[in-house]
Formats: sequence, structure tokens, C-alpha cells
Amino acid sequence: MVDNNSGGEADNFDWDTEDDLEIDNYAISAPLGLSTPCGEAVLGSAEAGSSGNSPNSKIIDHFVGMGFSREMVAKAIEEKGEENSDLILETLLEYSGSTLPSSSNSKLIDHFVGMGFSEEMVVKVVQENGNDPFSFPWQSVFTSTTLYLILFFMFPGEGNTDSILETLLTYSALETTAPVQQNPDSGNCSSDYEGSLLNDFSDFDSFSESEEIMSPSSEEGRKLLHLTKMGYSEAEASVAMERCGPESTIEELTDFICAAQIAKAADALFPLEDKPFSNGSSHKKRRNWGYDLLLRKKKLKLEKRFDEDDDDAVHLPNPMIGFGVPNEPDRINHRVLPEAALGPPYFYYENVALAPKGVWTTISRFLYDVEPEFVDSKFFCAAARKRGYVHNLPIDNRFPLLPFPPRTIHEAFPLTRKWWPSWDTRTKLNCLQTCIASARLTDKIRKALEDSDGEPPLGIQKFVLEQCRKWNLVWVGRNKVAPLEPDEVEMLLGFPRNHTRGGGISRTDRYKSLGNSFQIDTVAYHFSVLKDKFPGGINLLSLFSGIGGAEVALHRLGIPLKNVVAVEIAEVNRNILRSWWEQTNQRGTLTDIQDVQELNGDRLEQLIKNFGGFDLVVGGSPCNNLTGSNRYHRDGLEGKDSALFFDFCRILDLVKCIMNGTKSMIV
DNA sequence: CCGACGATGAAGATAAGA
DNA sequence: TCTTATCTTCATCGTCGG
Repeated sequence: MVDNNSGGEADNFDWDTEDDLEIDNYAISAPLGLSTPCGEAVLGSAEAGSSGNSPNSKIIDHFVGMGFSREMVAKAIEEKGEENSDLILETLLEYSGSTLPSSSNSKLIDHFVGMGFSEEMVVKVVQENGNDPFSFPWQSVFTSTTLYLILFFMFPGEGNTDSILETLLTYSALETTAPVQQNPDSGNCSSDYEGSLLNDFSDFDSFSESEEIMSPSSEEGRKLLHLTKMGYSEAEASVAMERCGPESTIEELTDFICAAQIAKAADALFPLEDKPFSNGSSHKKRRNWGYDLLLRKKKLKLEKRFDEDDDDAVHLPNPMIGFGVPNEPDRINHRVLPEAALGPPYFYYENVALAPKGVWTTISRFLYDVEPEFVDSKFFCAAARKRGYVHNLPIDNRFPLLPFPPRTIHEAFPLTRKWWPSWDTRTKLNCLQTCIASARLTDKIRKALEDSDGEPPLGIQKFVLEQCRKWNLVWVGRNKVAPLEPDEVEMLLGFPRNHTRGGGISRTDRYKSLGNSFQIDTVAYHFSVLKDKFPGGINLLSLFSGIGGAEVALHRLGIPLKNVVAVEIAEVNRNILRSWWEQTNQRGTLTDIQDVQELNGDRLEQLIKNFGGFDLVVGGSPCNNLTGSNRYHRDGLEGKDSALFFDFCRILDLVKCIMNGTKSMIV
């Protein structure tokens, strides 16, 4: 029931997220309550500067000293005059929708009070959970998606994302966007109260949805009233409504307000992030990135409706050759990239092509609106592998790795030819997955075939073919099919033989690591354009590097690897890459990092300072919540693992900011 | 605890047909 | 062009034996 209310009803309004200035302006100058006593640290508007010289600067300082933002104070004085300080204070409190800050309490408490929670309740929760933003009952305020994004990007590397997600999942059934109303009488939030609040929401939403003829002004007034009733200040509500448009729902508005509050609070709560940065603008961009992301996400949510009607959704090319593959006509040699997508660095993102609807639209939007290139690796080797690649590499003058790998099953496994029945007409294998067929299945197939002399009945043929396709079985004897051996998978994917063998890895893990990897020839074809550009070698940031598909592809192209930073969670995979690195006598340096969470701005800054910047950022984030093979948790990009895509975005964005900052300092 | 094994469909794209 | 049939899918979970 609750889910019905939080179904993300989206209305059409112009959400101009590209306007960084406007976003920054809002995040910095919007009246956000008393939650950020040091808010003036980020206040840099001309308005504030000029007010310092005015006669009332003393009184401004007085209120700023109390924890109000300078801009807010200036506004209050402008409205009420500077004579009556009580009136000004009252106005300021009205703006913030809060009570007086308690100077002895932590910033954390102030912040939540500023959000509309009763101080009593906040103190209680903070005492119970400690000053840990991850322990706060955020789920009562945001939808799980919004919450995830906010926590994820505002506090990178802080806390355990798994536990956040667990909490989110637990509460997702009770999802609500209602903030707990500040209630001086009760001071706590009973379930009855929440229920009535939710009813209010459903009433309101259905009302606004059905009554389209209603005049905008009265509807706006109604929403404003609703928001203020919920504990937000009038100023917050009106700014949110202005930004979200006249048809926005209460859900959108509350999320917007809270996101803005959190974005600002993050600055105040974690001054660590406020370290002086080489370039001011890039720093500012860094700070607001999570917020910007939230806006992008919201915009997308709204646009989905249009996409459904306008058929603007990403659709797959047939044949799936992307901008072109070797030995096929219809090649595209030129494209215009959005300006924001241009390097440095080059980036390259990969994931399964057949993801749930809307996923690739999201991926593309988050990666600077670059159109994905969908390629099936069956044009490069004997196995299918339908993947989407979003990258900003040039696409002219690509060349393939030589020699060409075997392109058909018979070329790849010549010894199986004599056992291949005429009614099995496969010439290509299906996608190489992470699991293989069981011995019992191949035994069952053998027995079914042995029952008949010569040509088996059509029913048996159909069953056997079905299983062969499903499990990628090959014929290795009379009536005998078998799954591929790990070294055969290595060969098909373009890895050196025994790449994943030994060193303590189990057979199951070999299949798993290989099944999750790049097809080298495909990726190398795309990377080939870099060879002329980096004759002296390349600095590579390899996220979710797995068994080192990107590294192997570059190496096979003859592009020297100077400095490689590989981020990979699985120890067996890190060992495989390290082992390959040593076996191939690499001259460069390989840096292991276990978790993408470790890669925050400071760490990246340090790495970039050491290497002079990354030339290429590669990543294929987990697909297990996207692939059709997943029976249980095909949850899309918000799934437990596939959400790591947003880490790719985060890190890529950081790299871009830091490198541009560094560059402008040098030049 | 680890590794092997078997059971567990739905969502879309694609092909075929009307 | 629209409907229908066919095909494919970087997987997860519980159990069991060691």
C-alpha cells in the first residue's frame, strides 16, 4: 500500500540540470535552516560581500554569529528592517523552520533539527546511534533510491555501503518521502501519525493528478501549505517549487529540499572535503557532484515518461556491430561527442547490452550523454557476447588484433568436427557465462541419444539442441557433449592460455572470472586508435578490472603500460592480474586497490599527482543485477552490485575535475 | 568453511508469420 | 504494420559431502 504512494509519479517540467551555476547557487544560497553554523564558509556571493560595508553590518554579523547564513540574514533585514531584532530573529526562524540552535549540541543534531525533526527526537536517535550519519533513520525521509544516491555520493568511502543497502532493502517496503513533522507536543513519531501523513499524501497526489483543470496558483498555494505543514520553511518550499516546476509532486519537492539540505550539511559536517584545492572551480564541482547527480537522476525519471511515448529509448542495432567491426560493411567513421564528454581522459565503460529497459538510457545520461556502442563479439570470435560500450574514443582508423581468432566453432575446435551431428547447425557459441553444465546433464543427453540408432527422433534432437544452446556444449565424442574447458574459454575470449590457471584459484572461480570478463579482440579493436596517440605508453585507471581484460588488450596492441591502477574486489582476480603483469615483464608500475570506495578525491589527487594524470579510465561494472540470467535480483542499476556503476561515474568525474584543475594550474 | 552440483524463469530482443 | 513464436541471457540459492 505504501509502495503505491511512492511509485515515483513524475510530472513533466523543465528540470534544467545542466545549469551548474543555478544548482550551485541554490545549494549555497538557499535558506537551509540552522543546520550549518559554519555555512558562511561557503558563502561567496557578491551580495554578501557588499553587505559587509553597509551600516547594518554589525547586526548582520550578530545573526551570522548565531549560525544563520549571511545571505539569509540580509534577506530578513531587507524585509523587516534592522530596527527590531526580535522580528528579524523570528523571520530567520521562519525561514529555517526550526528552533534556536543549541550551541552545546553537535552540528549533526543541529542539522537534523534544521530538517524539521524535533530536537528531542534527534538527540535521542543520535545518542542511540552515535554521531554516525549512516545510522540515522533516513529511510523515514527519503525514497530508497534517493537515499542511496545521497549517502553514496555525499559520503564516499564513509561507512559500509552493504549495510546501507541492507537497511534500505529492509525499509523499502515502508518507503515514504514524508519527513517527520516537528511536533512540540508529542516530540515523537507514532506509527499512527505516519499513517495519517501517508494518507494525506495519497489524497494530495491523486488530487493533483486528476484535477488538471485546476488553476496553477491555487494548486501552488496548496502545495506550499502542505510543505509548510510538514515542517519546511516557506522559503524552502517556494524555492523547491520554483525549481521543480508547477506540476511537481510533493514527493519530488520534499526530496529536492532534503537533498539540498544534505548537500549543504555534507560540507559542514565533513570539513575534510573542504581542503584547499588546486583549482577552486573544480573543487566546487567536486563538492556538489552528488547533488548534481541526484538532479540528473531526477531529470531522467521525469524523462522516462516521454521516452515511453516518443520511443526515444535506446534500441539495439541489428546486426549488432556498433560503429563498425572488421570485415563488415556499414561502418561509421565519424561522430560528434557532447562537449562534456571530451577528454582527457579517455574513458571506456562496458556492460551487458540486454539490460532491463531504461538502464542504458540512464548509463548514457550519466556518462555525458554519449551514445552507447552495442557490439556482439560474435563478429570477432566464435562466441556471442552482446555488450554495450560507452566511450569517448575516436572511432576512425580502428584496426583489429592479428591474427584473427577463430570465427566459427569448427575453426575454434577442429577436433570436434567429426562428432558434430548434421542436425546441430550451430556455427557460433552463445555467450560464455559464469557457470557450466553439470555432468548429469551431459550424461542424460548421452543416454537419450544412445537409445536411438542413427538419426535420433526430432523430439530428442530438439531437446539436445536446446540444452546445447543453453549450456554452450560442444561435441567431443559419439553421442557425447561437454562444456568448454577453462582454457578453451580463455582462448575464445582472447586471453593467453592458462591466464587464469593455478595460483590457488578453483575451477568454479576460473569460469566465474572468465565469464565476467571482456572479449579481448572486441575491446582491443576499440582501443586500437590509442596506439598512435600514446607511443610512449599509457597511464591506465582500470576499475572493476577483473582478470585484466583492458590491460591484456592494450598489451596485445603493443601499447606500453606505464602506470596502471587496477581496482578489483576479488583477491583471486588481483592475483591473476599481478601474475600476468610479472609474466609479461611489464616495465611500468601496477598499483592494486581492493575497493572502489577507497578511491576518494584525496587518493585520486595523490595518484594523479604522481603519474601526471590518467590517459584512459576503463571499467565494466557488475552486471549481475542487469543480466537476464539472474532469476532472483534483476533489479537494474539500483541493484546491490550493479549500482557500482555510479562509482564509475563518481571516479571518472573526480579524475576529470582533478586533471583539469591540475592542468590549469600548470598552464 | 569451501567447492561442486542441481533447481530455479522472466524479460526482452529477434525472427517468423498474418 | 501488427501479432505471434522462438531464442538468448557477464546468475543465485540451498544442499551436500569433504
